[in-house]
Amino acid sequence: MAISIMTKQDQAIQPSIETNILLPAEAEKPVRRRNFRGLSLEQRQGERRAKLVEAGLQVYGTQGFFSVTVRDVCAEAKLTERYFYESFKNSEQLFKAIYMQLIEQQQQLIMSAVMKSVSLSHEQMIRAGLTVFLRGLQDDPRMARILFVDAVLVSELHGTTILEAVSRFDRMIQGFMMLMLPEAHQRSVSLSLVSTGLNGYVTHIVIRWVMGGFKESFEDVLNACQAVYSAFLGLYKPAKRD
Amino acid sequence: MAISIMTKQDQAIQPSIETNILLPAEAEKPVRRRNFRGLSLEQRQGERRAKLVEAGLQVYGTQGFFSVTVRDVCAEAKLTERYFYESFKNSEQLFKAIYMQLIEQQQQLIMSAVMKSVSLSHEQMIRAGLTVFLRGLQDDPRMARILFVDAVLVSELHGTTILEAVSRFDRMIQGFMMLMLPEAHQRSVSLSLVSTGLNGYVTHIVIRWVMGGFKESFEDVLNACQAVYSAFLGLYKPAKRD
DNA sequence: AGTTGCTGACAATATGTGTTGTCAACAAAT
DNA sequence: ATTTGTTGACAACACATATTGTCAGCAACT
Repeated sequence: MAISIMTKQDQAIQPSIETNILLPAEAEKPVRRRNFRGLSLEQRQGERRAKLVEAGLQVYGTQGFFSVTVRDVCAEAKLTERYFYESFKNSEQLFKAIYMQLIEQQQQLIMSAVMKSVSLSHEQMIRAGLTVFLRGLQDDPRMARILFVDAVLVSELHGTTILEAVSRFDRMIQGFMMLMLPEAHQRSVSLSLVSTGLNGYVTHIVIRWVMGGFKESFEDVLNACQAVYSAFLGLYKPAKRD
Repeated sequence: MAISIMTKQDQAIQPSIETNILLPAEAEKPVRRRNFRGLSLEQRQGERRAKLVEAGLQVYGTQGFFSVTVRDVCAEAKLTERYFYESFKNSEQLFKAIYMQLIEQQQQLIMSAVMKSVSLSHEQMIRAGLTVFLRGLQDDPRMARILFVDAVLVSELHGTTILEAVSRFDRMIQGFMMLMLPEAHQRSVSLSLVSTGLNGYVTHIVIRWVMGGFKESFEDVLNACQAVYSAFLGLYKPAKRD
């Protein structure tokens, strides 16, 4: 089958410089390594790997993970299948690498945007975070496809590795919420679940926005996302009343 | 490939009684139709179709759409592949049929639960709707898997047919919101987008709840879902202040 | 009782894809 | 100039699955 359930032995070939492939078998043949185009083996492999990641971002992000084959990725990267398996065990592993890279990067951007405006009002902090988030997805819609549409299912096929990253986003939101609503502890709702919900709120809007071809304006989307946070702030801030 | 993108000619064989299959070719052979077990051809086909739908609900709902083959469905239904293609053009069509049936049914349940408590407070209306919704998913977790995890991607393979049903849910929520917040019109936020977000809010929590094996209690989940609606009600109702 | 549609089990074919292997041309080192 | 690691194009193999076809036994109608 095109997509098989991965069970174990799913260890990725790390991006770091650990090329156990093509290495001399202990003390058999010394296999003299040779530079090419002034680049070492590691550098060349890293270059190829980067091309595969970029190609994967393109094809996964436009066609979706489940209609993309290894050959498709290689064609896009202008590399042959051999080099695919040099860097990745299978299609899922490449996807995972791309996913991790994207989510890391997004989370960094959001975090720093929020922290940069930490001196302003809560609403402005949120707006700052949402703005960079939405702007990023608008600039590269392929990300949305990968991060929010395909990721769920691929992680299902994968085990729970990616879901972990999803919940990292939840936890980031939870951090913001606790920052803004310190009195929420006394509330009877689980802040963890609410954060998951907030994540879903924004995510759903984003999916509709991106997949629908950006029919709604940036401001409308931003305001709609902002609204839910404002709603929570509005409800919980004057909570001393009760 | 196991999963191919469907382009056109994707007309489902309708559940209604239109068996253009095995019908006499105009005025060629009269092909005398014959009852079996006291059932007409249509009844028997309908019975088989129902078995396939139930089997699909089982295997899709537990293993997920992308790791299920036609043979799997047939094995579960105790029917041979021939009968699969008698009722469905392909795997996606069966999935679509199941999806449509489930979402229709869920929407009905929620609608009637909400309407039944229309005399009570807004919060109680919402709670009533959320309760039947969550209860239903708790009783049959297979639904959650199909409705909220696989549906997005399968609809992608499909065209926009299923996305349409998703937005029907959005519109239902929008209807409730307009019922509860008639003054929201004057607001600057798009109620349509907010409804999409609310849908995503609950959906995300549900996914985490179901896929995580119901670690959180029913009350916690219900309260977390309720919270976002309460937040909106709390923010917008006393809006006359400004 | 005989004819013939119906059923279920299974074979057979076609196709796409993952994955590994081959090899000629080329480039770097000696 | 010769040797040998490197590259890219493509063949080759294995395998799962979709999809269609065959056929013997059974059941309903005459």
